[in-house]
Amino acid sequence: MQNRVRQVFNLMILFRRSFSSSSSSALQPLLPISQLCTNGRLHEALLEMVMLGPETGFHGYDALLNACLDKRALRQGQRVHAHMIKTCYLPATYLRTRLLIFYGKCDRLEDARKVLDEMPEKNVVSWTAMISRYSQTGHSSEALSVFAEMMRSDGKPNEFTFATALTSCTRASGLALGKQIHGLLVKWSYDSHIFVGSSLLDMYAKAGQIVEAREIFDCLPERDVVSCTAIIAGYAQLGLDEEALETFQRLLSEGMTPNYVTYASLLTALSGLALIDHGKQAHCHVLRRELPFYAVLQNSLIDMYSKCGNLSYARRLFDNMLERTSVSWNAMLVGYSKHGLGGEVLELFRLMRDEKRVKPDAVTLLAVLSGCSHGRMEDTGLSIFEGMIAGDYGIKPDTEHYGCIVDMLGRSGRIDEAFEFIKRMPSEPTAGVLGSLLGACRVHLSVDIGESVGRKLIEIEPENAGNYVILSNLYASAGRWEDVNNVRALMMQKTVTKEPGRSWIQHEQTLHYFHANDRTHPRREEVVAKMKEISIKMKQAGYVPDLSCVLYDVDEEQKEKMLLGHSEKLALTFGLIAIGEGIPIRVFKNLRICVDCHNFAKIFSKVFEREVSLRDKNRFHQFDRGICSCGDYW
DNA sequence: CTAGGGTTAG
Repeated sequence: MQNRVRQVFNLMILFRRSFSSSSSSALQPLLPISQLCTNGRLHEALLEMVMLGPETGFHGYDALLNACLDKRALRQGQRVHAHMIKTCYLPATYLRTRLLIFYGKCDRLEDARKVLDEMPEKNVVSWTAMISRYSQTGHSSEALSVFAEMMRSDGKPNEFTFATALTSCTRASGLALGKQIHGLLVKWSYDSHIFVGSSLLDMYAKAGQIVEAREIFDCLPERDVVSCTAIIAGYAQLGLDEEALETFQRLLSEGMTPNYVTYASLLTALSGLALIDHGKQAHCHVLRRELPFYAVLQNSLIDMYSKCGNLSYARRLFDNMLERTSVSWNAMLVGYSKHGLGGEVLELFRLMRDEKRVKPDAVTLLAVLSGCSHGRMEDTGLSIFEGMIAGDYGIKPDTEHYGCIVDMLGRSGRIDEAFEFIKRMPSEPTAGVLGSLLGACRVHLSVDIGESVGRKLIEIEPENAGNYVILSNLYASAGRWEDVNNVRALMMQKTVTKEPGRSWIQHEQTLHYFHANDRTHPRREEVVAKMKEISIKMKQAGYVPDLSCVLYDVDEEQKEKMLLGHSEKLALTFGLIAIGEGIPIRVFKNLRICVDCHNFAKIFSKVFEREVSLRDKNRFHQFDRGICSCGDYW
């Protein structure tokens, strides 16, 4: 209705103008364009422009472009642009830059680019605006090519340019170029600028060079929430959870106020460490400070609760969300998958597809397939995979989906099929895929296929110690000690390190870490004594040490001793000492649990009538009365 | 006029 009135009003003005313009007196607008624009009367302002013709001038065009930009009014802006051309108004760099920014913000990147290309003189702002628009719309390589063009044509970047160019490097995985830019930064002393420094350290962190990132962080003359969050996120994404937590605490002690991005990254670290109490505390802070409850933050809360074993909290958060993104669904699906609840995974996946608000993405399908895998639903998994190939989900399987199927078939003991499946892959199998098959061969004692897979794997990934360990493990299980020694010798030659296995358990607000044959824990003697006592009771209840889990060629007594030294057994024993009766013992491990420890935990739960929850690298195991929720299937 | 950090994956 209001528009109607305005249109009529415009017509009235038009009439008055056409009559008055026939007189000789100069055209006098009722209000100048700039004032009409600031009052939100864009249509009238455009009308003035038409009437004034070439007299619109710098201030008129400036105001008009500003107003069009505010309203993202593409049509109107295009009319202003056309008018400039028609009246042969050759705007200065400033106005052309405004035009460029206008097109950029309206997502008309080709038009923005054209404006830039046609500029007789470009300045830092025009270059930077173009680069940042490309960068923000996900066209990082275009952003970088404009940056390169700028450098070639002697344009001198400023802190704005560097900040945005570096983010483009991060997103386009252009670390090499980023390092060159780093050189320029140092030369022109921009490297201590906080915005530039943040994107610089973020770039190194995302490329996995966390030491470099930390150095830049430490050298910043000032720190703020964003630069701290960048380094926290960097640690969290690399799984360096303690460092992330430490930096967060430092942020607090330096009097900074975390925002929702900071909390999202912190929660990633907390879910890695399974620190549910800290996670709840963070959740409380978020609620008490009434921080905006963005999806990003809720997604990380869902992830934290589910990875800490509290699926019902995760689901409640999920259900209460107003706007769920694909990440929300994925986080929830992964939660069910890690708990082996294949049925829940499929049910939620069905809901997701019915709701049609967000589309499944590659991660969704990965979560669903791994859900089938952990839930012992191989045939369902296979048929979903076939559906992907047929185009049922809008997602074509990539290497990771193939890998997931190989993992699934391998886990269920269908080693030959898994081996055949690898041959069906459109691209060469990655080390990850071969690695999961090798692991399956170890579990199901398929020495022949395992040997060929293992040899191949060592060829393409000689630096990964895990490959040698599993292969020699496989040889060990077949009693082929000579091969074991050869592989171990090979491993030594390549001087590779393997991620040491460790387990931890929370007690009175602190984490107690154990590694194999631990001698560092303050209560180690108590633990060792208790372990002796436990192992006797366990054996009476039917625990037989699975000596094939020992890699080394030593005598049986020695092997048994080594088995009892496994970190998860130590953590479990400590739990029995420290955790009050009737409370479930919750242990976490950074690697996969071994067969012997799994069996140990089952019998442990029966003998001591204690529920045990163990989260390993892959999934949760809930032990109760001698049975594990994974059904001995992991 | 132009700028930095974000959740899910095996």
